[in-house]
Amino acid sequence: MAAELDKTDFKILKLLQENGRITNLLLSQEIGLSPAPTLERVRKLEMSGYIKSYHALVDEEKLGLGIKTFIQVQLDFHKNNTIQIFLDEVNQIKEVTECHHVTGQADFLLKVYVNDIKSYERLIMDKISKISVVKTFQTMMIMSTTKKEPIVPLEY
Amino acid sequence: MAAELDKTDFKILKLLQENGRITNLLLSQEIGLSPAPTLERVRKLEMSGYIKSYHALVDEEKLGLGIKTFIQVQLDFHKNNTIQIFLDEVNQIKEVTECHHVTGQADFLLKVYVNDIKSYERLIMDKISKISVVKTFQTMMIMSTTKKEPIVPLEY
DNA sequence: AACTTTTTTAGAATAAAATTTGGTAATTAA
DNA sequence: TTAATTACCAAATTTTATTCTAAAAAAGTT
Repeated sequence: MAAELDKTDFKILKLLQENGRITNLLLSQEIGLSPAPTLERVRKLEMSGYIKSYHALVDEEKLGLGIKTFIQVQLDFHKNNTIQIFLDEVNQIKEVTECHHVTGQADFLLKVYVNDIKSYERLIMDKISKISVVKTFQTMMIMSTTKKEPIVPLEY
Repeated sequence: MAAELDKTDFKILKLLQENGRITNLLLSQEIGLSPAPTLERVRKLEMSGYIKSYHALVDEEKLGLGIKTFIQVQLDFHKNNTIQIFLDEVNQIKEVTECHHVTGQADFLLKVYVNDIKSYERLIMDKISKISVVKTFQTMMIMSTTKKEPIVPLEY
């Protein structure tokens, strides 16, 4: 397998990011190849891990997930496996959809989806603040999201 | 069009979030219906906007996007259309893949992808800090991401 | 409770797309 | 230059999506 991707591969990645359900036929026409080698390239991109997976994007608000927040978490590093303890706990909370280890005042940035304020309170009271290594946390409620590209900016 | 979704619809949403390229045949087997009504339900979910779109998820690191950050931005509200000015500028920056209007000390939280530190510096110097209404900003570099569900937590 | 209307479904037929196959041109390595 | 590898296309085959029809189920009405 060639290590490098060529322009055609980048085009494929761009198109599949934009429309994950484009047919192989259409895709082949867009990139200027016939269906067979197009499919072969897509399979290679999947096998080699450049394409990790495919997902439907749903409308969260329509589904009643009214509250979206980011939570900045600061940890208490008394124990030497503080981070692992935190991650083990956080990974079990289904409302937490993202968990990033970051630089700056906070140690972690979490993204959280809940139905309403009551659910948010329960999440904070019963789950986040119960994690032993959590020192402090600050909530950023998302009032609106004006940009959310499901697409990563690629060259070419 | 019925306003409410039933259990079968939620199952479909869950499965399509997990695998956006599942065939209609497989999907129908998973939810226990025949292909025809399954497809009809999927189309309804698409038409009514519960499903917004489909996307391939790519491996950012393999593609050379080595730097991912969140930037907290505080605005200077001297003008009365401060927010609109900010949004207009930010929407033109392709490295900014997310833009959230949030509560707390910061006004906006941005997610940014760049190739390397040099690119990051250019982004900051030439773009972010050039926006007239930006008062201050703070960077959180993402060192690692331990959880990133492309899936929204649904009931049922 | 019987009837009507509406909705949902399965199954068959058709259309479209994916996938495989075989062979050829182009590129790379020896 | 030759051999080997790779990438490609065109056509055949298989699989899947889609449409259509009619039956069943559910909901509402008299």
